[in-house]
Amino acid sequence: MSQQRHGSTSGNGDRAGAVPAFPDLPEATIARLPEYLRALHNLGEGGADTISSEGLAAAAGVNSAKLRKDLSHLGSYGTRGVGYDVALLIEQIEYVLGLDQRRAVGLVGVGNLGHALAGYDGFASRGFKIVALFDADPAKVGERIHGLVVRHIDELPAVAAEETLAIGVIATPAGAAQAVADELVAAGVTSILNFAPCVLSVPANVDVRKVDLAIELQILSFHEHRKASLTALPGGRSATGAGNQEAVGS
Amino acid sequence: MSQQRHGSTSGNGDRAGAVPAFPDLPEATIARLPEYLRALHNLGEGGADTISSEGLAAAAGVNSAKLRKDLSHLGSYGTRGVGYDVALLIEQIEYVLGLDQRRAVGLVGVGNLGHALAGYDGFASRGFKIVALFDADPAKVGERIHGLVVRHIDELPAVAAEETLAIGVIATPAGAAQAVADELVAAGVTSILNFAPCVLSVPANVDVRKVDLAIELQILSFHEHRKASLTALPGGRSATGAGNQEAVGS
DNA sequence: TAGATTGTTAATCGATTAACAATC
DNA sequence: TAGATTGTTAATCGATTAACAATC
Repeated sequence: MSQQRHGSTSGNGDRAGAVPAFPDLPEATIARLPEYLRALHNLGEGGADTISSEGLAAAAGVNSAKLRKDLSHLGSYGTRGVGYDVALLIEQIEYVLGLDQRRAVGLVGVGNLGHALAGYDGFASRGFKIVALFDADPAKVGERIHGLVVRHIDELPAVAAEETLAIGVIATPAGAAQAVADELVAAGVTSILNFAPCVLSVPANVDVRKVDLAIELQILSFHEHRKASLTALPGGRSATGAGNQEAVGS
Repeated sequence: MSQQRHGSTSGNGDRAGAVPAFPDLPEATIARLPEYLRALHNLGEGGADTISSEGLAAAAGVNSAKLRKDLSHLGSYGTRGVGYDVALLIEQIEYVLGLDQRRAVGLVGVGNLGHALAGYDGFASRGFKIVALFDADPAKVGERIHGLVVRHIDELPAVAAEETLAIGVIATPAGAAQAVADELVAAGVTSILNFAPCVLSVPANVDVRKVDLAIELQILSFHEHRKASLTALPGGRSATGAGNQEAVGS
């Protein structure tokens, strides 16, 4: 185990003058950084040069203590009595998230959902570029979607060889997802975003995130059910329960 | 504060014989129940009558201790030495999630993503029915999508009056999302699934869940960046880091 | 200097996990 | 009964939060 961090209390900056050692961030913090980044971009476009933790926290929908704690993990980029420099903080967060380099995305499955994802503006505008579309259905291969020609899934190794895919997105039916994941892994992809409603099994060095739209609805359904059962109770409380806004992926 | 729960150690079943008091589940548990449910349906279709915590946990991608802990919050539906009755457990989880009643969903914004969501099979197959589509664009109003006619957003109150909407889905651009949320709330909707990349402000009794596709990619990007920086380090560790599969919304 | 706001501390809270007594 | 597996306990871990000293 090289690179053991010794008891330096300052977050990073060990190797004086060099690029700081890559910070080891809590998972919950990582999941919130993109939200801060979005808020900062909005504030920047609104003309703000500087923002307090209170102001940024409000824009990102968290409390200011949490925001300061999160940012403290990145190092110290604020000025006491003043706040954070918007441009500098954007730069820092983008660096940590690895957004200073454009990341190539391969999307597998151009059915209903995959088709929409292929054309989703939010990807391109935030540093990602879908560079290849794949499908197993011969009827779909060759089709042109949002400027890209759909290729057969068997061509994945060839495509991956010429263009390094940073992220693979799986938008196939559940039954096909594991096989696709295996092929992505074989092609060297180490990050997967899975929209298929199933658990994927992958090697330990591969990161998988899952988005399951029906699960989100079911979680909301639980809260609906709970709220209904509370108001139906004899002497039931009025709806004062914590209606919280939960970001997915925290 | 009526309905204060006194120190009864058994999870529920206070009011003997009656419907059990609605269980107060940890948020992390709630987010996993739909995953267990999906795994149970798969197992049931595979012919299993009974499943051990070890088996169900594997199918759901969690460890068995967590699974048993989660299920213990629902009450005691397993049999020691045997396992869980698949059908009974499905019934219990569906009851808790409120899936024994079909929930009507209203979808606002039938652009690229909204269009795909309107046709998403996974909703109907898991107890949800999209009953109305809305858009602000007059060019889209009247269009027929997957069997539903798109109505103008101004008709939302009228539609909500005749058909109780349990959940509102926002698939508009970020700039329109807050106004749509306000209208949903005014129409009596208390659960919102937000696909727009922005923070919504809603009353305390309204639950909001957010799905931000770009944020998921950015989280993966962080891990890509981290993995790259580790292997680039002098004497860098090989990729043994925890490549974990994180469910969104936990 | 006085006022403002960060970065850090320490307390608290909730979630995870391993171990095992209860019990089928 | 012996073997299997649940439900619960208690220890541990990570995340949240309020408060405040540091400092611009």
